Amino acid sequence: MKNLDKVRESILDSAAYFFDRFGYEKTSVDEIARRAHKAKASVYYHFSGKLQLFRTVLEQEMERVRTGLNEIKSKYGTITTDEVKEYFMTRIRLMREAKVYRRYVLSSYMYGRNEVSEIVDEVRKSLDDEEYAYYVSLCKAGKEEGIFPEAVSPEVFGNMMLLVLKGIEIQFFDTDDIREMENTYRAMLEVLMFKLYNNN
Amino acid sequence: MKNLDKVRESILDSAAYFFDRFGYEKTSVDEIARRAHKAKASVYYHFSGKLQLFRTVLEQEMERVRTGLNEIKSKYGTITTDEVKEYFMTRIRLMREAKVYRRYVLSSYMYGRNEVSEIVDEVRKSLDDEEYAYYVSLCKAGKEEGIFPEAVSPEVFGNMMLLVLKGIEIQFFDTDDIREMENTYRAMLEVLMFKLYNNN
DNA sequence: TTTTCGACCAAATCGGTTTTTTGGTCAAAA
DNA sequence: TTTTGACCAAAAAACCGATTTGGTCGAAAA
Repeated sequence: MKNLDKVRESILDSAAYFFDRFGYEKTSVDEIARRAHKAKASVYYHFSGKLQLFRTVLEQEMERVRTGLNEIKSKYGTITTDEVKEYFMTRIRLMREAKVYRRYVLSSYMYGRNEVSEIVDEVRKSLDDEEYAYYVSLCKAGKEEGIFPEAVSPEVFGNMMLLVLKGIEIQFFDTDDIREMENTYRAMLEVLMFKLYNNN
Repeated sequence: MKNLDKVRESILDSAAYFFDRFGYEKTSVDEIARRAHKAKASVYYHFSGKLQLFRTVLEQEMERVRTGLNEIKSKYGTITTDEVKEYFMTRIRLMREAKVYRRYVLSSYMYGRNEVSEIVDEVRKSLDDEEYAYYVSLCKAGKEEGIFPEAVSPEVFGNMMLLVLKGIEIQFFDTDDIREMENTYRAMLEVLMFKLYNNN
């Protein structure tokens, strides 16, 4: 790794450290710089500003989730019940680890849009798009196998899944009780995968 | 109606008016009293305090939702697809009209618990309990007819439904676009009522 | 050339103080 | 029985100087 990247990385680590603990507003660029053993102006040499720093930290978090989920998807060739189960359970865990994101999931609903919530939504969208595609193909595959009703449109189904999952996330965002969350997801899966569960 | 009740009602109307527009914190008992053409002390003669005023307004809102939903339930004898469809579509509309509640759905998640969010949760619980029972019996009925997988526990299903619906509510709480919300609910119903939809 | 940094600025935030408003009470009036 | 104005302690709002903040720049290292 080039030295430039090393510096960038250490600044980002420091930023993530503070954003995680104190949030965007209560973190100053100066303390981020100090923790990375740099002067504040150096941070501005590597990043265009505090907001870009924040965005990059979020992007890293979302990237980790996307990578983790794609690993599951590529592990199985076609969509199976086992895959979907593992997908959801992994999703819970990965989302939990995206701490800065979780701190700001609610921000777009709490205070009307601002620059921070704007960025949160934008970054989140990259994950949403990928998940949306996954649920659409899940629906299509389900219909081919007769597990899903023909009436439901894959696109509408995809949007519904995003909404439902995000809604659950919001309600669990400050709980550390992961068990209840898993139960909810399991119940959803059972209803979703009706036929497969019933044929056991 | 007794005159006493009339006064109470006009005070409650005034309180609802302000709570709806400015929320609990930004409404003063004095302005509530003025709008009801009473002195502040009169409000305290009829109600034990600002919080009880707030609670009563919320209770009225929830009562309207419960009544509306019970009308649907009693219109149909047994649980049918048509009933559930109408139940959900009515639910969207009724919830939308519970404005003060909607303003505070998020409060328990935003700021940690406080006296206001405590009351919101408490009052909401009366509706939750009734809905929970409905979804439990929906699940049982569904299992008897073979529409629902045997694997899913009615109690877990009931909790899941409450979570999912509340999650959706939260995300739509400041949108006036009712169409997208209806689409989401419709998609949910289609997946939920799989067999019935497929046998059409 | 590439990277770091001290000095600097306008704007926002902070801490402490005073002023106003607020939720709630009470004795007297209606 | 119901209403009210006067009253109080506490909370909130308004105020204001001092500090901190995000961001820039030109010079010094490397």
